[in-house]
Amino acid sequence: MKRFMRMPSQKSTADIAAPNIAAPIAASSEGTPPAGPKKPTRERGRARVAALLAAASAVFAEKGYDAATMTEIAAKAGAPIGSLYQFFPTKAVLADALLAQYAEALMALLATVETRAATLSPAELAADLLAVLPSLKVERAAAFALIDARPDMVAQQGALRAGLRRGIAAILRAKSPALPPERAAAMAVTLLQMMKGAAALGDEPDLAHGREALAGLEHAARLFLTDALA
Amino acid sequence: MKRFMRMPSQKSTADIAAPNIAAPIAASSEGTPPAGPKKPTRERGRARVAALLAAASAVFAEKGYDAATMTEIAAKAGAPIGSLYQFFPTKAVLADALLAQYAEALMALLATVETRAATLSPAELAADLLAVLPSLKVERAAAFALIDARPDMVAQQGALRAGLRRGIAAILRAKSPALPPERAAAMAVTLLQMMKGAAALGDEPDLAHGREALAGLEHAARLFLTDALA
Amino acid sequence: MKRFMRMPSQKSTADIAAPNIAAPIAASSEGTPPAGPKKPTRERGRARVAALLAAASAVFAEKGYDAATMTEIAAKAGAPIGSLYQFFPTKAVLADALLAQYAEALMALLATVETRAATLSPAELAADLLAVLPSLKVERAAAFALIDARPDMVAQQGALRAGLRRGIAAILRAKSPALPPERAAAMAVTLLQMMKGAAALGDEPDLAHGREALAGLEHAARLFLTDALA
Amino acid sequence: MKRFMRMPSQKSTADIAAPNIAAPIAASSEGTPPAGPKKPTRERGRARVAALLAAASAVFAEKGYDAATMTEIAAKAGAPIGSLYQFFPTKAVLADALLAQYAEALMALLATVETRAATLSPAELAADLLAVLPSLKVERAAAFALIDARPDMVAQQGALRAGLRRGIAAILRAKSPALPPERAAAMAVTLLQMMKGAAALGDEPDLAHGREALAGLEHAARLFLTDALA
DNA sequence: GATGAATGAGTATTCATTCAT
DNA sequence: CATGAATGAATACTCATTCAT
Repeated sequence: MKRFMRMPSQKSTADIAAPNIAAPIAASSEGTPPAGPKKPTRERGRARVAALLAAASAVFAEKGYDAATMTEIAAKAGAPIGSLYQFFPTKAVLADALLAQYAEALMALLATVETRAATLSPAELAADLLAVLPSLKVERAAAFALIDARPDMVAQQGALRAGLRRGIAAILRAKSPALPPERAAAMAVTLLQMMKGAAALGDEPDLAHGREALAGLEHAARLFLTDALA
Repeated sequence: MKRFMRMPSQKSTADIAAPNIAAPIAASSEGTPPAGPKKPTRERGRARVAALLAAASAVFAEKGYDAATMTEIAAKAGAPIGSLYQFFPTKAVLADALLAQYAEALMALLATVETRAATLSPAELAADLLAVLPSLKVERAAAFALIDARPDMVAQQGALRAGLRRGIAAILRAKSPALPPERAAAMAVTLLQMMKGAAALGDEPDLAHGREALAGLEHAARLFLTDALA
Repeated sequence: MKRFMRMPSQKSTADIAAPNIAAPIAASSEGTPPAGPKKPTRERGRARVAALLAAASAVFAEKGYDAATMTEIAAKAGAPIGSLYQFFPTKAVLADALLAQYAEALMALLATVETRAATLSPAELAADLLAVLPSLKVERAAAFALIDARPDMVAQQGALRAGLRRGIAAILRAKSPALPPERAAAMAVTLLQMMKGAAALGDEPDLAHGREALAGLEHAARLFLTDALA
Repeated sequence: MKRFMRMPSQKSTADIAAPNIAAPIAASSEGTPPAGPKKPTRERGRARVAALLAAASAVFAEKGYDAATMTEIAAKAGAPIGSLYQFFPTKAVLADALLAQYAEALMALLATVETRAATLSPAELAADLLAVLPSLKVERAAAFALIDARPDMVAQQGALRAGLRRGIAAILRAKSPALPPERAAAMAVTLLQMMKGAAALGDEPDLAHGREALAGLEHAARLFLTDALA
């Protein structure tokens, strides 16, 4: 439920640079007011930010965006609430930072797949791709919690997806340089959905036919890749 | 004063009845007190309940479970807040009812596919299946918002998924009676993920290569089905 | 906590006549609006009113004035809520009626003591008086719940006490006709407090030295009476 | 979001310390979550807590537990509602604190009587005892309002009474060391009732024969004490 | 700066009372 | 008349955010 907004004093925008692939995952949400997290000046600050983000990730994943309280997050990070607000002037900013961090991590994973792409068989490529999302379990849970609870975050979500698609398309072209960019883009969209399916399966560890189902998904992906890259 | 434990005879809002699939998608939630939604007695009530559910669906879909306020839902339905509480003694109960309604609708759709299954080609079956989830756009959005925001709703979510899987498996066996139940179950899990992917694509209407991607997904599903049912 | 008052439509005032001693226990509370209970026309109505009052007594005694709900009271009496409002247009009126009923019962008890007074020894009189209040356990609990929870009921409470004092004084003069009225009145006030003490002890059945304490109270009352009536 | 279980070290607000009587009037109430009132850290807080308790006492006394609203209490104390909740996480906790404070004050008063007991005549002792309760008028009114309106507070009430009885018994033994403990305990129960009677009389200042009645009660108490301690 | 106490708008839920059926 | 569904003001409690220390 929306809470009173004490009109945060309009800080700067996101600064957490993304390494290299890292698409320019858009910045914030609501209009303009609260912006990006303040970059920690020293080593100590950097560690604290990491702890805060980790705590936030865990709490958001466990309770969802709304039910998570800034106080609990700070407590879990062993940091005073004032400190949390020092780096993340708003709950929304914190959520944004988390999403950005998640995006970065994903892009990094895709980047490694990209470098290997040329040497992989379609089957191996399918397996590698489907393994990307499930590898960041908690972060993904947190990211999903954020995405689903914050309507104003759809932009963020879109940026994230766009980045992923670009990354996947890049991989496809690395594997088959001849593939028309348009075609690669379309295939990336399809594959991303299958990757999400794999991740979803990974979230249900004790699912009846989970393992076979995952194999089935990989099988479908392989068939799809083989058929398309042929 | 504590509310009376109404012990509703819980006949499930379900009446649309799904042929033979219709899993009894559990209802539950917390302890005991606020149980199921009160069934409207008079005609006027029935209409009001429908309006309330529709409003709730829209608001949950738009803002998410937590951010949605009972007041807004009631207002959107043109009903006084007391009226909303007359039928849904708790926000959680309202959410449950919505989920149950969604589950019902889905099962009904799957049931119709099941009756036609035997006469469909693998390609047609793939297309029909992938068309199920996207058809209930708003309801699905609301359902997902609920599922992701309420930790105590995981059970609900599980029941819903289980029902869907059962329905899909039934369809597969209707199509290929020789298919081993275990195999059908595993395939259902895989297919459900692809169906969710199709739904996700449907939610992004202005997506760059959305159409091709959907075709790609259908293609993959067809390959998968053909290969497996062969 | 105060609730919205839908401005009850100004009915008539109390009618439940008090037999004979029954002091004119003042009528209602707040200004003037809701007044007395409607006298039941027929036998059926009389029974229903009795059931409602009994239910109200039990519920008020158990939960206190505020926590008791009109709905629960009606339910406990097996009567529809509308029926409850037929006889008691307001929760306050219901409370008033209960208090009046309690007063009546007490006055009746005192009246019987009065008729015997002349033939009793001081010790017997002490015992009889101290036995009055404890005899109406549930009713007293309800009455106290009402008195303590409704500031606007202080008047009612005062009237009740005044009636009791008058009754006790009458008893004293019946026993010792020579006793100056003023003296009897003052003694009545003292004795009433001791009677309340006895009732309080009766409410703590498993109190350590309850029996001895009650005996002590009777002893004190006897000493007091003997000393004063000498 | 659920409040943290603050597990306060519950040192009891008590500091006024009663000589040797001071019963540890338990605190309790429901399950666990909202435990004791948070002890103010800074000087400012200490003053605010005092103001809040005073306001609560006044409001509870005037309207009773249920009718009193947290908002009104905070307003009367000139404090924002959030501040009230900072120290008393629950209305029940606030009530408990008030009761504990009242118990403390009473025990302190009894303690002073105890130290003088040996030097007092029965008549003086009777007068001193009957003067204890009437001296804390508002606090007592509040305490009674709480006791009578909260079913879950019966325990609290019991503890309070037990403490008082112990205190009175201690006084009796201080006066007459030869008195058997059991006898003292029983007498304490009797005397407590008479003390309550005196307090009740004190609450009706303009009562017709109040003064004589109080004298009568003291007389009865004196007779009782003389007779028993002889 | 760092800290954590203070602030108050916002939310779910209740229930006395009415009045259409 | 009798009934019980409908109504909406009122209340306890939460928590993002600020700012005095």
